Amino acid sequence: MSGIEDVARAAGVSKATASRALTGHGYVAAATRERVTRVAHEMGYVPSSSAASLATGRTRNIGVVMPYLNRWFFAEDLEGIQEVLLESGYDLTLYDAKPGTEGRRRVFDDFLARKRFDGLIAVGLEPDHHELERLVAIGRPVVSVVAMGDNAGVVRLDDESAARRATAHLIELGHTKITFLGGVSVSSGPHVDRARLAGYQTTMREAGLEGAHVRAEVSLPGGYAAAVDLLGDPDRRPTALLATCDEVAIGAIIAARRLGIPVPSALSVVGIDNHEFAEMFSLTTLEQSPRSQGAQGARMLREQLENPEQDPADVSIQARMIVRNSTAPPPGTPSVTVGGGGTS
Amino acid sequence: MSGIEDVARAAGVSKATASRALTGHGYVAAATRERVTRVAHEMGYVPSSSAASLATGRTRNIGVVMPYLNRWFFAEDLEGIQEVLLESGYDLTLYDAKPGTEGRRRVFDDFLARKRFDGLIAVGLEPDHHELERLVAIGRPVVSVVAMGDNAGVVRLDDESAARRATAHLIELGHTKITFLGGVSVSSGPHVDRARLAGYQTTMREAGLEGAHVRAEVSLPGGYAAAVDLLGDPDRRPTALLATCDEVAIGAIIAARRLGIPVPSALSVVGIDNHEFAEMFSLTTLEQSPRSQGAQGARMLREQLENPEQDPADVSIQARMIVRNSTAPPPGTPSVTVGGGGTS
DNA sequence: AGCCTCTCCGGAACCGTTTCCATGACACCG
DNA sequence: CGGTGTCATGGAAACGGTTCCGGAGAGGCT
Repeated sequence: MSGIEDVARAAGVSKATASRALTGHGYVAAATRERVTRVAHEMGYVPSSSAASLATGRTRNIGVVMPYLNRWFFAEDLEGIQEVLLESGYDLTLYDAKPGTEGRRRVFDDFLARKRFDGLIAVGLEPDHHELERLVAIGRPVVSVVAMGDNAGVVRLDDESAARRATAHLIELGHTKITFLGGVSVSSGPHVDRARLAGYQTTMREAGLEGAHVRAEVSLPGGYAAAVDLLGDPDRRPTALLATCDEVAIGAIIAARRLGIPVPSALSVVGIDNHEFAEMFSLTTLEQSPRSQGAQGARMLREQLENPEQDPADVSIQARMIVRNSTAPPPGTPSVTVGGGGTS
Repeated sequence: MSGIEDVARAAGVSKATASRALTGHGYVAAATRERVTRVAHEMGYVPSSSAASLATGRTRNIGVVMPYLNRWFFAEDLEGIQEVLLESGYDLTLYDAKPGTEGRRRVFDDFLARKRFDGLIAVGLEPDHHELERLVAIGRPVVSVVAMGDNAGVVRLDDESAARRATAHLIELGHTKITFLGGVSVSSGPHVDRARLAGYQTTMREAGLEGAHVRAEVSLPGGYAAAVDLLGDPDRRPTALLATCDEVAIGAIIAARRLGIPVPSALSVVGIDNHEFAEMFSLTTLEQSPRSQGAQGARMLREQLENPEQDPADVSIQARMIVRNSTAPPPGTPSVTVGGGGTS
């Protein structure tokens, strides 16, 4: 209710000084600053953010666009972002942009155009040409986490390298029949899955092995369904699975148990993510921390808002491999047991 | 860049008529309205929302406060909310308020006080006295989804009744050793778990049975850990488990499989939620749809914003029971097999 | 002493809308 | 034909801050 004018009057100063005292910009005598802030606090004064935005052109709000909210990766990412924004005093407004929906179109064409934010964080967005155009038309800094492959600042996992290392791990154990589970193809579908599939394929090729690829919806039930299908057929059944992410990998482990196939003695499984369930299933995996990626992205954006001249470098993250007990040499391998638990 | 004044000039009208034409309030000749909107569109005019908010006092933005983002229930809820807000043209700003954190304090004391929204949706918030005070001090409509037990509009599952029905289902099958998994106690911890535990306990008491309660962290790994503990001890092992939610129930099923205890022949498990994994584990459960609860809450708030006088009634939802294949008569029961699959 | 610089402060313009109020045109009715 | 009501429009005052600019006082320096 009470505006800055009331505060000014109560403190016996002008609106101008009151504003300076409260924002901390410009010269104000220490004594009057103290008095003004005290009075403001006593009156329970809260500045109107719309008025401040109108005057300054800044909103102290940042937008986050993501295609999913209910997947582990995105939820974690969002929490990471939220955390650093909270401590910086920024509000967070969320835009849901599920691929192929009318809602997504509206987000790009209507909502984002309103520019109710100082900057934008795009998580795993994969915008098409039109969408990218809208994004730059906004004229606000954009930081992208995970994928976008273009001009904006990016922080993401090196997906291809992660997949290569996971594949190499299985090959070193002696596996030759290794199937990749998830994604669509190297040329379509989300970039993440494409990169991982590509990493797998080149590593297999380099080792002189033939790769096999089974599509799966990228979710735990999706991995389960695909694995039931694959493992149920003795002809196609491999000795090892590389999954595009831990959710799919865990679905596969559950399917294997269901079918009475012991993991890891008869089937090795490795994932990518280090999902919160990974430990519970003793899943060997390559760790990435979406939470800290999100936080990193938010910090980059904050940085960019504070000194707008410099353009920041991309950050590429190398995954750490965590060997648990879902991988072992293929059945029929002599002696040499390979470690359970532990980290490398 | 271009303000409404530019549009007005280009269309040959005054700022006032331009505003009326664009907002649709007040009298404007059809011809000029058409001309103004066309010109505005050609110029790519986008109104400044801070200016509009300042003038009208409305933000076309609603706030959502929740304690977790990365749990199935909350993520689904958020998507439901997002969906209806999107179609109503409202922005959504998200406030993360994890219990017991400094961040939560700041959300209540600083962020919410800025009133950058027309209304608030609180999901599973369980505010303490101070927090509740802040909430009403905002002076904006608040709709609460799940739990708050007070003056604000509420839509939620009847948790106690759901737990009673789940317990009754197990008793009807012939179980007598039934353990409740999850939550803290009837008098502390989240209200949801307390209500469910209470429903379980009274139903057991009415049937003349002795209840048992094992604490578990409310998550899939939490359920797993607690169940490994409980089921590993033959003396304490019950013939049936009622879990406070599906995540815990599924954790328990996984634990049982791990320990070689067949479900449902040696152990029945029932949950509450109908989580996205429930079908995959053939889990008997009581369905609730957080997504539609969220949507419902958002619609209630929208309603309340449009005609502020009426205070809306609470909505209490009865859970639908879905019988799958995780429940059966206890071991040693004669004949009479009870159905797998199907819905009632 | 005179001048310059540094602080401190108030008046007023400005940010970009919406909306109140006054004015006019026009039609309709008695 | 004058009055009354409805429709259309423009001028100007909000909304609540921030910031430019100019004035005044206090030292510091030459």
